[in-house]
Amino acid sequence: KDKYKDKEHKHKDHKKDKEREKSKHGNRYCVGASRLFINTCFWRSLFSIDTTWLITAMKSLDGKVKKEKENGFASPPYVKSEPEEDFYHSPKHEKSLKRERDDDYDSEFKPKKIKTENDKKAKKRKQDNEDIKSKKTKNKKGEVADGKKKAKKEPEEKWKWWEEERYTDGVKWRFLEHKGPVFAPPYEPLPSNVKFYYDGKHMKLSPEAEEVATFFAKMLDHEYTTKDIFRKNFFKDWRKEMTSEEKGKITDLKKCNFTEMSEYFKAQSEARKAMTKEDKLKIKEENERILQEYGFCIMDNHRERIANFRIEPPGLFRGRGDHPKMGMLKRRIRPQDIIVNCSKDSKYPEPPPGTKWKEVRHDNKVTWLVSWTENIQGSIKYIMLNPSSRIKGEKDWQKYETARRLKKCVDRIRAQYREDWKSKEMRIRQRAVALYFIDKLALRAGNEKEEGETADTVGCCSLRVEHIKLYPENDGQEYVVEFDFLGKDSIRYYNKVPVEKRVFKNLQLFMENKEPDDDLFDRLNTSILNKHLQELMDGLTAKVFRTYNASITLQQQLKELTNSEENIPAKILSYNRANRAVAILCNHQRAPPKTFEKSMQNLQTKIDAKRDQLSDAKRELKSAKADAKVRKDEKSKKAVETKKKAVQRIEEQLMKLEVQATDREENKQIALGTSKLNYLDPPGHDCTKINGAFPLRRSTTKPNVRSLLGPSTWQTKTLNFKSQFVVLTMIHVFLLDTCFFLA
DNA sequence: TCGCTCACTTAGTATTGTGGGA
DNA sequence: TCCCACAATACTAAGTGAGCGA
Repeated sequence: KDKYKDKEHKHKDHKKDKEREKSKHGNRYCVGASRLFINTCFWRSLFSIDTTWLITAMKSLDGKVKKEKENGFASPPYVKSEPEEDFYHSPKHEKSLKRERDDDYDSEFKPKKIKTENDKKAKKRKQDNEDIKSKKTKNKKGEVADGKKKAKKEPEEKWKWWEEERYTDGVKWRFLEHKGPVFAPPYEPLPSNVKFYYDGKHMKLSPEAEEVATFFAKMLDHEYTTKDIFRKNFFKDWRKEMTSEEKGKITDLKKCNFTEMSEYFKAQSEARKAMTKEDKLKIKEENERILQEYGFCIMDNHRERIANFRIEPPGLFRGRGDHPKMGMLKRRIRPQDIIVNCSKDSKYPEPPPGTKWKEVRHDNKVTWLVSWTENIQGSIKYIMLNPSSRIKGEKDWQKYETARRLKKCVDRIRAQYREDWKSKEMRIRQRAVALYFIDKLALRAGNEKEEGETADTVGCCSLRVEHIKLYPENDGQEYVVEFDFLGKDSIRYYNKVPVEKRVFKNLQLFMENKEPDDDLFDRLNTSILNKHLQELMDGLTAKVFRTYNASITLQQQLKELTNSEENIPAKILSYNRANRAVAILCNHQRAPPKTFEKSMQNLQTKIDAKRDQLSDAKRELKSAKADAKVRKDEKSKKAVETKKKAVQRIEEQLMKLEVQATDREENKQIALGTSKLNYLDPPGHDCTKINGAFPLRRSTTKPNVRSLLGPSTWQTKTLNFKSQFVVLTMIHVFLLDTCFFLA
């Protein structure tokens, strides 16, 4: 992508005319389309999906890409144009995914020749490594810019790790070298004119106490600081940082005045925004330098991007939902807290002068480069590689392979759990009903959680009696179960679903003689469930159902919503709709954007203005018609035609704006990103880019929509729109509103 | 079997970058 | 040229599940 951007800049430098701008947009379109093509092929291979239409369309667009390349404006080199059928080099059997490489793992971790690799590949690896090392040496000599320029001029070939064999026996790498983490900048005391007041009087704080106070001041406008738990936890931890004198004086948070601090940070933020272009550029260059130095590692002869090379800065913990620990002080991480993981024979990262690492480890059975233990929950945090890396890509691939295997035996598993609903044993019935929910509703497994340590959220196995309601009859449907609970990230899951009679009866049984806060599935946990799933299929866990159902929902929706006769935008629209169905299935929600109300208001103003314009245009048309009737000449006839066209144009513009408003309103609470990234998009995460190229987003997030599209993949009902783009949208909006009204 | 740790994936929010319309 | 909206990216919290030892 960087290379692509680079070309884009060059392009702008040399050809600024409109013609070229047009070609740029065309190319963006093609790049997105090309990626869509790749993913489409993957889907075809994954679930035998019928996407011939898409492939044909993308093929034509790929041709366009090639033409654009001649203009010196090519798509990124990693966009492959592979044969459709087996583009993904997907092995025929799962076994072949695993490399049969000799496991002669040497304790020295030297990047030496790997036996099972063919000589060509091995040579290439060796060459790569030498290249990287020589580049590094150059960098040290201060020739960074040259190196970069060279890299830009000669686009490197994308490493096709998926064509290589994989490690076995849990070995993740043989050689790993990196520069360690980037620490948060040290605290800079506030200028003397920025004061803190306690009980109306100015008070100079010690640097330690002042730093923690600034964390609170920075969040003053946030809802968090109004929450009792947040304030209580913050105050408790803040007092720990105070001197005994400060502790004696500051006893009530309500009497603390952080306003000047808060104003100071706001002013700083404004100043940053108002910086000159030159200053902004300087900062950008410095960030780029840090990225080049710390943002990459060498893993098995390849330079790989690190995802999060910066250590989390100190601050106040922002737990989600009603988190009992929100507001607690997240302390500053120092080098002595850091465990570094790298090869024995690599150049170890240097700790900052005068400090030491906690430990330097050489564990090649894990993927992390750096780890530390955070102080809020005592959990371990990691620095790992970017999703584009080989190590993450392979894992992602494996995930879809497992989902593909599930497809082959899902019918048998479903038949089995249906049979188990009748079991004499309560534990088996509970297991079967839970699995039914996981499969039908894509619920998460629901591990047990330590009470009081985190927000009270649940998944399937940890559902409590209070989380469901049973209706023998509801809205004309039989055996309805109403779910209402907080899931991951305290996102509310609300759904009313008709279930099979046996499930309903079983649920009644499970709830008998129980209190609302008792476990619904008291004889089940995730460990028991996963053990059972493991017996049904190797590698099967509750999580796989979510991947599988999300994936197959996309497939079904694509199939049902698309029409080979339609134009590309309409097809892309269908693609986005299919994605929305998945987001709804997986309950991916978001908080409405902060600027939502304002942007809706702006849009409404535009609509109002357009309406006024329309009535003016209609009035003018009427008078032109009257004029033409009297004059009966060509000129006045022409005038009528012109006015007619103007009315038509304004009407179209108005409709577009109205559709946009509805669209935005519906998109208020839905989050499409997660499903595209983690469930729908095989290695490469390219689908998200398509959305970028085609910002055609229709959304459906209201509870009624869930029932419209259907919560289950294998029971999903879909809307079959066949008209053109605008009409499609209008019908869609109308139907949704009607359903919402009826609901 | 259970409790626990560790390693990883999945998730929503915040921030930054970018393109298009006024 | 500026501003707005939205996409992309960064950040980090919150899940899942394997594996280990008592």
